[in-house]
Parts: sequence; C-alpha cells; structure tokens
Amino acid sequence: MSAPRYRFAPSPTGYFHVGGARTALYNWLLAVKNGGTFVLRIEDTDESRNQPQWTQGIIDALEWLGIHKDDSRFEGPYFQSANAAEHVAAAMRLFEQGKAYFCDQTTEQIQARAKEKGITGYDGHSRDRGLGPGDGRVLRFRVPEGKTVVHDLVRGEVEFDNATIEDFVLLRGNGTPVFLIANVVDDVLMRITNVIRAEEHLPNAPKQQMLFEALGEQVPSWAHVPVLVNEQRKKLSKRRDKVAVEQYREEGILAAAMVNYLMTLGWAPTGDTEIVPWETIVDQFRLEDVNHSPAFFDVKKLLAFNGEYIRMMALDDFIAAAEEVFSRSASWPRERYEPALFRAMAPLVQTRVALIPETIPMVDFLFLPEPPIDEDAFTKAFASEWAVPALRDIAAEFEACDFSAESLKAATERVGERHQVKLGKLQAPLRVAITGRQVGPPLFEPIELLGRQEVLRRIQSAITRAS
RNA sequence: GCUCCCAUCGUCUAGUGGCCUAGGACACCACCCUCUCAAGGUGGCGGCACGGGUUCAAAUCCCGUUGGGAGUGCCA
Repeated sequence: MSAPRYRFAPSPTGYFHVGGARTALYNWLLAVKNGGTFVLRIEDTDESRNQPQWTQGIIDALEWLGIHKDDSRFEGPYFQSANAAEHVAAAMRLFEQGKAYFCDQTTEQIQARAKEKGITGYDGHSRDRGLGPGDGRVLRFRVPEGKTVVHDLVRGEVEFDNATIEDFVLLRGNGTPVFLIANVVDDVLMRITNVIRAEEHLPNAPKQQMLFEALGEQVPSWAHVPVLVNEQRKKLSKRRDKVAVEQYREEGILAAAMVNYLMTLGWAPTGDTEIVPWETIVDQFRLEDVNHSPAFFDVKKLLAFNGEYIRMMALDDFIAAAEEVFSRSASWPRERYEPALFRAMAPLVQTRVALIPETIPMVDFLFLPEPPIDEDAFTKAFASEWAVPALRDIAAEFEACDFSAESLKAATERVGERHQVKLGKLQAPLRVAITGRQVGPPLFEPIELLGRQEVLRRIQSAITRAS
C-alpha cells in the first residue's frame, strides 16, 4: 500500500473561497496525518484563465493557513491546462474503444428534441450514427447501462441509476477537453488516491467514476463534504457573501483562529471547548465524523474565536502584531509613535479587541497631537451641569498630585465626592477630554503616560470647547 | 420537472439503541467583578421537524410526510 495522495484542485478565480480553505485544510490534515502528499492542482482547462497572480494568491492563502509550499508533503502547483494533450488522447482512446462517440447536434437541436419528447437533456441521438471526428462535433461518453455506486467516505454508498445520467461531453466542438475528463486524467497522471471536495461535486462523482473505469484505472476514494451556507441557507457565493479568506485576513482575522473555526464547521473536537490547537485537531479529526448537512459560516463566531486567540497571544506577540497593523494603517500617527507607551497600554487593550486593528482607536489618542473628538460622545459627556466645574476641580487636583495612575484615580474620586457624582459617571467627561471617545481602555494609566502638561492642556481645551 | 444529498437549541456541534429529565461552544439575557468598555466568574433562555413502525427500551434503526440544499452547461 503506497502513501496516499490527496489532491486539492481550486479554480483560479482571483480570490480564495473560505469553503475552499476548508477542503484544503481537510486534504492537508489527512495528508499530514496519514503520511501522504498534498497535491495542488490549479484547475482550469482554459489556459488563458490561469493568471499567474491568481495562482500566487492561492499559494499565499494556503501558506497563511499553514499549508506551506516548501513542505516536503506539498506537491505542485500543477496546471490542468498544461495536460490538455493527455486529456484529448485519453478521450480519443475511449472513442476508439467505442466507449465514446461523436455528435454533431447543436444545443438548439438537442433542446428542441428534448422538449418534443418531454425529457431533459441529451437523448443519445448520435449514439449509433457512427460519426467520426469533425469540426464542431463534440465527443460524448457512452454511459453504460446499470447502476453506479459511489463509495463516499463521509456519506456512505450513494447509488445512481445510469439511465438518469445523459451521455455527457468529453471534448468540445473545438476539440478541447472539458473538466470532467481532464480531472480524471489528471488524477490518474498524478496518481491521486483520495478526492476530498465539496458536496456540489457529488453529482459528478458517478460520471467520473465511469470514466476511471472506462479508462481501466483505479477509482480514487471519494469524500464529499457539505457546502458552507449563508444565513439564508444558500451556498456561500462571491456575489452575496463575504467569502474571500484574503478579506478576513486583511480585516485582522488570525490564521490560527480561521483554521480552528473552519475545522469546527461540520465537526467538533472532544471536550468542552472548541478552541484547540492544530495538533489536537490533526489527532482527533476523522472524515467519517464530518457532519452530513451544510454549515452556516457564522462570522460572529469567527470573531469570538479570534478574540480568544488574541487573548492567548504572548504580550510581545500581541505588540508585534499590533505594530504590524499600525505600519499598514494610513491614518496611524507613525511619526509620533512611541513604542514604550504602547507597550505599557498593550495589556489593557489585549482583552478588549476581537480584531487586532481595533487596537488603533484604543490607543491613537496617545500619539495624536489632539484627541480625535467624537462629537456625540462629547455632547453627551458634557450634558450635565457638573461636568465643566468638576473638570476644573480635577485639573486642580491633577496639578497637585504625584501623577501616578493610582493617585490620579484617587484625586478624581475626591472630586466626585465633592460634586456627588460617582466615578463611573465622572470619568465620562474626563475620558472624552483625554481620549476623544466615550469608551476605551482604563483611563488613569494613559493619563499617567501622557504626562501632566499634556493632560492639563487637553482638559483645558475640552473646558473651552464645552463653554 | 428530474437526479442526488440533508434534517439535535437562533447558530456550530456532542450523541453510533439504555449512561439523555439531550452535553458543550457562539449569540442573547441576568447577576457578580468593575473608572467606561471589555475580559473573567456564576446562572438563565433555548433543541431531537412531523407521522407511523421495529424493540423491553429510539435523538439514535426502518418507512413515509414535510421542509431545506446541491446538481441538472460544448463552466469548473
């Protein structure tokens, strides 16, 4: 028994679908677990659609997910379009053996006859007309009588009556192969032993199985995993839904969180938590355990996973990740950035973000010359008549205290007692004065970091603004 | 229409005939903690689609119904 070979065959589309990410992960996981190989094949019979940057996009996305091109278990990328000659040769072999035949019927003619007969699809009109190859003639597979049963690792045995499968096209009128045959021939060429793909391909399985058999080749082991759906329970589509993993990545989803989340769709690790390391998933995952029904891709839950992963990060890693995001942000005040200030704040923001980029509005006020005032927050915070007088008192207290977070808080509390306002309420105008916003990380630490002069200036500026 | 697939809390799932008055996670709600917001802690809400069988026993097996989905291209 030779080592299994799993193939992942995405189409070059310019973006990497989360559903594709999931099947890629399944293939990779099993290849790793079973000592096999992960074979990447860019699947398009049309050479012109194989854009190099799209292929690179797929490789980058796989890399991000932890499927590394330079890993010894990774093979490819191969390009389906490169094998066109082989595809045609195999199809012609089928023709010579009488397992396929040429047909000159146009789509219109086929439809007209189908309508007349009250059937759908092609009726096998040219089966016994003995046509040879010719311009505009398609080569169709002569579907044998009987039944085809597909042994599927996730769904068991699926039986198809061959009578319900029309004589499908192998070669187009212009002589080029269609994906059904190209796919099978490539699988043979690349010695693929395991096919794991989305359920939408299940209806293709009997057709391809018949081709493997007609070609005298070993049928691979099939596994069709359920599709990912949106809240309307429809298959995730580029038009309607956010499906590009690149987009989630840009928004700050961590690879580990994405991988973990994707793996909990249709499957779950043992125990009371779904947040588990990749090694555990590899260890426990079995295709046979994958659910049979479609799973809703829940962005809210993905975000929750991401928050968990952020909180699990070591402080230094969190800081590095945040600084990476800062460096890519157009609005980030990079010329005034002080790493030490952020380092002091980082532990306070780490528990407050679900996405790394959310760090920016939590700390930018430290580095901006003026706090970015949120008008609504400001109006609300200064609505009470005690706001301005209390702030004046706070300024006076701040002037006198030793300016540690602790004493700043104590000072503010004293002012609160004087004005009969709880700290929870009193912090609102102070917070807006300092940070510009009504919510954020704990207040007194950044006040300490900002320093007496700047803090008093911001308070004064807020008082002026409110009057 | 035809073919195929599917059916446990709102969502993702555990469950492979007795351990199930169905467990966990996300979301939601309440309380605790608390300088806002989070995080954390505690508790709560909430489900086996329906109808028949089989069995001493069914979420689990069988049949049917209903409801969802996918495919139905000289796309992949």
